[in-house]
Amino acid sequence: MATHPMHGWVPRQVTADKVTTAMDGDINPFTKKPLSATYKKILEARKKLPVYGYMEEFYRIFNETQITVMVGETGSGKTTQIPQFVAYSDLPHLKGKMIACTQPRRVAAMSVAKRVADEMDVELGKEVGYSIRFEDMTEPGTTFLKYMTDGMLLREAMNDPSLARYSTIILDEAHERTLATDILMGLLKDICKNRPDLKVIVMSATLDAQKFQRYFGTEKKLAPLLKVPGRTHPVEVFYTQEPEPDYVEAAIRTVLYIHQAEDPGDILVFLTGEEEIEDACRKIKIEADELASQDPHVGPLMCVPLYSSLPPQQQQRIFDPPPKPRRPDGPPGRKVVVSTNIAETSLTIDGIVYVVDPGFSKQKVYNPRIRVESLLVSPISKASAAQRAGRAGRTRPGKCFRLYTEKDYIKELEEQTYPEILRSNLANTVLELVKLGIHDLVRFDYCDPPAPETIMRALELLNYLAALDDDGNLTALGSMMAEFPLDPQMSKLLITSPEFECSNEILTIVSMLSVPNVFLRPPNQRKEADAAKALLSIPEGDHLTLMNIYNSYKQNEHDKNWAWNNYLSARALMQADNVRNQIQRIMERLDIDLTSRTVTGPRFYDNIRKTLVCGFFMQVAHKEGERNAYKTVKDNQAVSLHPSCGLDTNPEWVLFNEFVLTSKSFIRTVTAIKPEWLLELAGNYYDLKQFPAGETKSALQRVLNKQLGRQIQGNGESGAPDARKKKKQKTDHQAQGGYSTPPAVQGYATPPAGTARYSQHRPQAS
DNA sequence: GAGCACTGC
Repeated sequence: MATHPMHGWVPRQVTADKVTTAMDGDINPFTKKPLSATYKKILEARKKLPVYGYMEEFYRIFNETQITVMVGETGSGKTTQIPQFVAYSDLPHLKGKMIACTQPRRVAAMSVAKRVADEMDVELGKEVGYSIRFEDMTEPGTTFLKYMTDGMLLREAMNDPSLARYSTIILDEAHERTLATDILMGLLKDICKNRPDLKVIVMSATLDAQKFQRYFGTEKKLAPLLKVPGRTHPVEVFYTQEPEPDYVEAAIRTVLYIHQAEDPGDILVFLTGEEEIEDACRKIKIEADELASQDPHVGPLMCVPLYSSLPPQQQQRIFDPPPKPRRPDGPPGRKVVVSTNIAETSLTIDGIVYVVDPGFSKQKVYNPRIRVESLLVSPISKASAAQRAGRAGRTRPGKCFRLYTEKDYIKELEEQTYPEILRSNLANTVLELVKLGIHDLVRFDYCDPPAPETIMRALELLNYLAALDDDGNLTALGSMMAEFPLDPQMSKLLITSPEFECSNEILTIVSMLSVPNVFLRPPNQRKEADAAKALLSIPEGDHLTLMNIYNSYKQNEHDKNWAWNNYLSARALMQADNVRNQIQRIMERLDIDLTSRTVTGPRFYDNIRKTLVCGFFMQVAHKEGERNAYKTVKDNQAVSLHPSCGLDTNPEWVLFNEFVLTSKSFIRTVTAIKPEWLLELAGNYYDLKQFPAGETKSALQRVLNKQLGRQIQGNGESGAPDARKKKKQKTDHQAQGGYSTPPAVQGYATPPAGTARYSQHRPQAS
């Protein structure tokens, strides 16, 4: 019998020599099966990757240190090769541990896992697998190299806080600074202190590695860095002489210039959103056709839009070949892709030689003062500009036209895009962290600490939802809420819903709220689309309409065209079904009853609407003034019902799912509610003693007075008893958490102290 | 009376 290729190897003391020999052998050291011809062919290609030449340096650093930072430009091969290098060092197949490599996106986790399984000559899902939401392609006990989304690893950490099943964790694309990667960095830094056997590699594409080196290093010493060059073609960058007042117009002009004056090669234009892109495509097409008809030296041009809400079939058009010349000897055709940021990271288009970069993108911003996330067209960062330019050099040398001056580039653009953690509502993240056992959220070791006010807002919300007690400890309810991959308001609804006998319905609504907009509205069929929507609408509220749509969809599942005929997105409805199944499984695991009332009609809807109040009592608006003028409760923001809203009247009180800031402040997905429910089900938030003066308070006061008046009339007493007093008993959801640490918000303002600030959600006996 | 940049659990 031949000697095992890894005979005598000591984990983490292997050398590049030994590994290379093993790779060149005839036996797969991990499966002991003979290596195939395909393996050997792929191996030759692997050896040409830049990272392959750095194997020795990699092992020198990796064997000696716990946390390594690695920079590898596009095309270096780091994502596929480094995890394999680690496998030869960790020998995870012998120790029963795994190597994890995280990715910000699902498709990347899937496709890289497939590639690496081929490279290692194993079947995908066996030794090499992947794990993403809705799909676990791994085999316990067999899989030792697992590609996964960063969010998935964070979820795992909640049940296994030391991530004991892993010997090495690789955070890939760390420069993207997703929320999950940022939290994982903080956790891993901490876990490493107690787990000297765990190794961490932080991989990034930009040269901002120093930040990670400092973060993971000690006061005296930076974490070690391995730097590997990329393999791309040079891209020549041009700037405008003067700032461009209208970047869309300038982008169109630049495309037409390239088309007339530059060599063949496709063009990629970055714009900010759907409307802008469709508009630009139309204009480019008209002008290019005119040019071609006037000038015989100008070839045909096709213009393709690209953004995420485009149906997949139309997205595929970006891969179509450019148009053929009009005559056999005529000028060649050219393809123009006008895209959002999706083409910056998520999608790669081959054949792009020219990039037009106006320097803007839509970015999420969070304003903790008014608790609103919104999208804002903002200047991109230098890192983002470099990424865009790089898209021109994937197949051959290219050119990038930046529609701003070089001076503005140097002076005005930030180095890096703001990490997501600084631009998000953190309610969900804070609940996850508390569940992970992190109690001092302000002092958690973030790579970039969020504003204390953002954390405070999150704690406040979680406290009002009774997920955290007044000392910031996780309650039993909060612990359950953290099990759901949902916003805390939504998990609260699910857990509360059996008390109102409508958990099946709430489960549907929550699922529909968790997927992209289901309503289609083609520009030339708006009336038809609106009419179709009206037929499915329920006048009491958009939440109920969503439920009705899902139910109709399921009833008509046999009819493939049902969604299309009703101007609904079949893709979104399928996603909702998928999410619903996942959430239902979690509810079953947590023993949350799945119930429905047998009676239907308005009374039934009342229960659903009441349940909605239990989660969304902080997202309520009151009509003030005529027609469509509302003010949000407590914050007193002036808002209007979004035109997509299906309510047939303007009710005095509404609950909303979303605050959108576009041309105006709108509230979207709205359901009518009764003020009595607010007082009854969310008494602590609607404690009028704590309420800011204003019309909302007066209106609530009138309701309260009326209730009290009725009570006085009813029992003939003179003293006015507090109508809400009898509701002070805590429900079983509000059990105490098991922690006894100091308040999480030490040193920062906490929400106004009252008695226990729980929302009370016992339905009134009727 | 108008919009979903992009991800992720």
